[in-house]
Amino acid sequence: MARSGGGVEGGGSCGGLKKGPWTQAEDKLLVDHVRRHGEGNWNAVRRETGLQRCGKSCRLRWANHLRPNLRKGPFSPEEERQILRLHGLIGNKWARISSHLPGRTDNEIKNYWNTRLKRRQRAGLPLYPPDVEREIALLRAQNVNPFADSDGNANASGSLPPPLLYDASNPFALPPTVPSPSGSASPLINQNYPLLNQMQGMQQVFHHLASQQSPQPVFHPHHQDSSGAAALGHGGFVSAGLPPLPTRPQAAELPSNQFDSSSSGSGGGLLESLLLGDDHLPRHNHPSMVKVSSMPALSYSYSEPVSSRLPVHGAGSDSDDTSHCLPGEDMHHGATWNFTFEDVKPMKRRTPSEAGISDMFGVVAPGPVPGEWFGTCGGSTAPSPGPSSAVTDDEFGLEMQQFMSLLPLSIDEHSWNA
DNA sequence: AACGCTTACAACCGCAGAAAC
DNA sequence: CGTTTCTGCGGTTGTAAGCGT
Repeated sequence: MARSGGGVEGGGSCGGLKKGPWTQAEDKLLVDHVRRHGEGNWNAVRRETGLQRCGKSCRLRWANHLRPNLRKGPFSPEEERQILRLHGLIGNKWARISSHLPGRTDNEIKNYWNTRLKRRQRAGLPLYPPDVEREIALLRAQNVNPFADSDGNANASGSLPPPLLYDASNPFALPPTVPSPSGSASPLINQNYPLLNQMQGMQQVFHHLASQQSPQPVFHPHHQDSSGAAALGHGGFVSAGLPPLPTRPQAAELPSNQFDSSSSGSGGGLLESLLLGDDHLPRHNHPSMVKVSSMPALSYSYSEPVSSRLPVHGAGSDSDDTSHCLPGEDMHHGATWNFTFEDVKPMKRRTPSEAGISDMFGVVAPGPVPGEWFGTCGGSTAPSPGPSSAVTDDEFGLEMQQFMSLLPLSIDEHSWNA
């Protein structure tokens, strides 16, 4: 794990600073700094604490390991499903995906995906289980690329998406007119809340399915000619006449490991903007798990907020080398947590290491959940992600998930996990 | 027990965009 | 308005643990 022996070395943007695994003493310095000054200004950490780490490294360490609200342990089946679905929709947008999984980091999800991808590729298995493929296909089948011209070609000019307006007071608000996605006329879309449009379209698909009682088409994105729309169109119930999902100019590239390159055109358009949409918001408003998407009950010992301001702790209250830090206040939620440190070397693997870090915050780690692709526990054992501070896409996702659970299983799905 | 392979994970790197100056 | 700094993201790599032989 020690990429450079844990020693000081030059080169790179962190030249002259220490690299490699973090020690708990370093962690303590960093946590203390964040407690005092909040997140951000990472380059100041070294100046103010003497920690021989570059700001980048500090940010990463905090984000991935030290901050409260982190959720460690195996992914639950529901989390796996969410990862697959989101990846199918937006590709390797790990930060975006992680924002939909409270307490999970982009790095964690990325590692999960890469490992899983390797395994499945080696086994010659498809990347997505059929039901997720179907979800993706359905969503894509309802996709409309606002950048495409009448021929469905990506419109290079004026390729900037319209700004997504978000009314925080009414996140579910719809504009006055939301035409039927399956209408004969060119379907307009609710650009503010694209997922709602997807959901509406999916409901219509579902109603159609229920009335047809027809076998379910199976979406195989790895086949040359099976874009979601095409595959479903072959099934005869959706997206007839839909243009191929066009390529979003410049940003259209889907990760090479998402779909076969032959279906690369399916990456652009509305669905991507769906989950990329909040890029139009300032970065600071992103639902970073600490800053916005709070779940204080999940992660660390929580007390009622004392103040909404950044905590300023008493002088010298915790600046010594004792292994126990005074309680700190969550600068983002006003909650408090407890830090405990042990002056030991960093441990190698997750179990002891993460346990140690979790102990710093009094974390109650969720129980391990089995799961290669949702497992078989029916989802009921999935630990709750905890309350969300705001209505987010997570809730859309949940609704979508619940809706998709109504869809009948395809034939090969029954044996998917066999 | 030794070895090799796979998996899981931490951490680094380069790049790009935003913010500050 | 150009430059610098900061921040965040995605890709990649290195290493220890796990596991089978």
